[in-house]
Amino acid sequence: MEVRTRFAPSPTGYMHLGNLRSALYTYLWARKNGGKFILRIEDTDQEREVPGAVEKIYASLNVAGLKYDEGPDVGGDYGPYVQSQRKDMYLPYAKQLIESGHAYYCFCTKERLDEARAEAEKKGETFKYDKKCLHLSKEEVQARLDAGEPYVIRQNIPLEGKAGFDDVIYGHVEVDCATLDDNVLIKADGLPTYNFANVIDDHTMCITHVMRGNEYLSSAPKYNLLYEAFGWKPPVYVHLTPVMCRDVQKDENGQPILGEDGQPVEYVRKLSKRKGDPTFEDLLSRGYLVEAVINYMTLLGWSPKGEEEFFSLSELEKLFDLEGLSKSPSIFDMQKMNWFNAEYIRRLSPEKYLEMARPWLDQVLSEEKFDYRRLCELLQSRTEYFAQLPDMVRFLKDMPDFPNDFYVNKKQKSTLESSVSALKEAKELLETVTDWSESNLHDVVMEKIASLGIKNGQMLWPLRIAVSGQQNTPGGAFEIMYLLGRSETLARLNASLERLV
RNA sequence: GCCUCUAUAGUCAAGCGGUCAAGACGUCGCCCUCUCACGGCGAAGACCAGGGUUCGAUUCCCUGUAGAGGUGCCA
Repeated sequence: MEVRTRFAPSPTGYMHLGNLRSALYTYLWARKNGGKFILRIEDTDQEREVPGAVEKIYASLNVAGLKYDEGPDVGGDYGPYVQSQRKDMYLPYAKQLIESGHAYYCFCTKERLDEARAEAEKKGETFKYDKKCLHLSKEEVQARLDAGEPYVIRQNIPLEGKAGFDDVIYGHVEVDCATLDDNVLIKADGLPTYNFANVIDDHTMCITHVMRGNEYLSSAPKYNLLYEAFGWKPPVYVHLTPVMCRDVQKDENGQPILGEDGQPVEYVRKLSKRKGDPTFEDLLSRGYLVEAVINYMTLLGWSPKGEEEFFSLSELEKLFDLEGLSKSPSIFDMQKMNWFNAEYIRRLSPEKYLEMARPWLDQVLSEEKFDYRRLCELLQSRTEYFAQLPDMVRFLKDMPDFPNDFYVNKKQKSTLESSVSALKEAKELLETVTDWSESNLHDVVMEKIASLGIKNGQMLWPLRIAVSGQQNTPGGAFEIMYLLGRSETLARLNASLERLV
C-alpha cells in the first residue's frame, strides 16, 4: 500500500521550529517510502484564524524544500484540503455514530458546563461530562432539534474498560475509559472539533501514517475508539516529541526569579514565538542557511545510524527511519545551530559566499571603496551567520575610539614604548611605499622588522591596533592596511601615533 | 489533583543483559599565529534514587523523584 503522510498545521501564526521539524519528519517518511506527502490546513477554530497565516505555511514549506504532493494550492484527488471547506462532510459521519450509539446529541449550555467544570476543579477532581443528554429520549431529542435548539454532538465513551492504541515510538499506550471525557465531536457552529476532524480526514484522505505532535498522545485512545466505532483500520501512529527551550523563571515585572543558591531559576518549555524564540523565518532573515537549519533540526530528535552528521535533504530522504526518533523532548541549542550554520558557510564557494554576504556588507560599506572579494576571503571562516557581518566590518568605515592600553600585549612583548617606536618606524616606511599590494606590504614590513631585530608581534600587533582600533579583527595588519588603502591607512596611523606621544 | 509519556555529561545523542558507556556542540589546555576565527592535537565531563529479576544490570520489572504533555464547543 502506498504510504501517505500529512502535515496538518492550523493557521494560527508562524512556522515555528517545532512545526518545521514535524513537517520535515513527515515529509521524509513519505519520500523514503516513495509515498505521498500531503498538506492539510486545520482551520476549524474560526476565532483563532490569523489572516495570511496559510500563505506563510506555503512559503515556509516551499523555501524549506518540502514539496507536498497534495494540498490546498496544488490540488489532489482527496480534496478539499482545508477543513473549513470540508464542513459538510463531517455531520453525516457523526450521525452514523449516533445511530450506532457511539455518539449523542447534547443540549447542555456552555454556562452549565463551565460551572460544573469550576466546581470539579475546586474539589480537585477531573471534570467529566455527566452524560446527562445521553439519557434523553429519542422523541425529546427530536423535539428540541426541531425547535432549533443549539446542540453539539458528543462522543459516547464507555464507562468501563480500556482504550488504547499502538505507537511506533511509544509502543502500546492504554488508558481506563473511566478517565476519558465525552468529547465534543461537532461544535454548535456545525464545524467539527480536532478530535473528530482528524479521524474523518485522515481516513477519507487515506493517510497511512499519522505523524503528529506528542500533545495528542493522551487523546489518541479516544481517536482509536472512533476508528473502531466506524469499523475502520486505524493508521500507523507516530507521535513526535516537541522542541523545547531552556528559559529563566520571571516574575510579573519580567525580573528573573532567583533560587536559594542565588542563581536564576531555570525551566524547560516549548519553543514559543511570543517568548522571543526564533521561528524558521527569523533564522533565515538573520542569515542562516536553509540547509543548515534543516540539517540541525533533523538531528534534534532523530539520530542516523552512523557517525556522519552532515546531510542534505535528498540524502535524508533515503536515510530517514522511524527507529532513530527519540522519545523524550529535546532542547533547541542555539550554539549548535550556529556551529552547523558556520560549517555550511565555510563550505560555500567563495563566489556564493560573496553573493550572500554582499547585502550585509552593503549595510555599512560600499563595494567601490572596498575589495569585497578579499574581505570575504577573510570573513568566510569567521561567519556564523550573516547578520554578524555589519558589526564585524564597521571599523573599516569608521575608525573606532580605543584606549591606548590596547597596545600593551605581554605575549607579543608589546608595550606603550615599543609601540611608539614601532609605529614611528612603520609610518616612516609606509610613507615611502607606493605599491600597496598586500604582498608588497608584507615584504617591506617584514624586511623592516628583520633589520630592526624586533619580534614580529612588536611591530605587527601595534600596527594592526593603530589602523583598526580593535584588538580583534578579521585578518591581520597587512590585510587591514590593504583593505583600507594607502591614504586611509596613513591617516589612521598618524592619528593614532599622535594620541600616543 | 487525576491521566499519559519520558529520564545516559551543560546540550543533542549512540547503546537495545556482559562495552575501559560511542560520537557531535559547548568548555578547558597545547600547537599554528600580528589579533580573532579556521585547522591540528589533547583533556575534563554522564547512566535520577531505592528496591527487585538475573551468575551479571545503564539496559528488564516495581516504587519514588524530576520533567513534559493532556485534563477546552483549541489544535
